[in-house]
Amino acid sequence: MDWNEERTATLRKLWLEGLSASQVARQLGGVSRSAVIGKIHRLGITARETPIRPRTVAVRVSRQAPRTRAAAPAQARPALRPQVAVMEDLTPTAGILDLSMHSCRWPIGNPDAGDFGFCGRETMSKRASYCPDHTQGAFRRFRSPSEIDAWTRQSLPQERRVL
DNA sequence: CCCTGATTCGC
DNA sequence: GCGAATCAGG
Repeated sequence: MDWNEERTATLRKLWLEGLSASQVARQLGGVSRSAVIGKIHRLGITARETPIRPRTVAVRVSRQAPRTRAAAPAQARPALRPQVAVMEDLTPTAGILDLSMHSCRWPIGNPDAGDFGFCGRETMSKRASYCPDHTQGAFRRFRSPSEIDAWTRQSLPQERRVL
């Protein structure tokens, strides 16, 4: 796989649109995330107008004395949020009648709130239940709702994010 | 463990 | 120029 003009243009476009290096690599196919990062550096387009998140500057701060913290009352356990609430931060693109044989069936929204639907994006194969992004989360073990929340917010391309 | 971009360096 | 390996983070 070489960086011909077409692939380079696609890379430039997707990267400047704000997709992450791994998302660009998946989109292009045949290249790794490292290859994409290497290329964007050589092209000198490393900075984007709409970064996924603000530049974080790595500042090594010497370790301070460990914070001592009074033990929290054992009873103060926050209730876990139900998963339907956790997944509300994306807009569904498909209702149940819109689903085709290769639509992502990842549920989005809350049935009781009337905004329930499905991701609806293309699956890779006809029989797959989810699009590539949601496949990653569907078969992963999550330890807590906040983990699902974090994954939901960062795993999908920016333009579909509502928050 | 999932992920992010940055850097290095043998090819 | 290329990108795997590594680093340094979230």
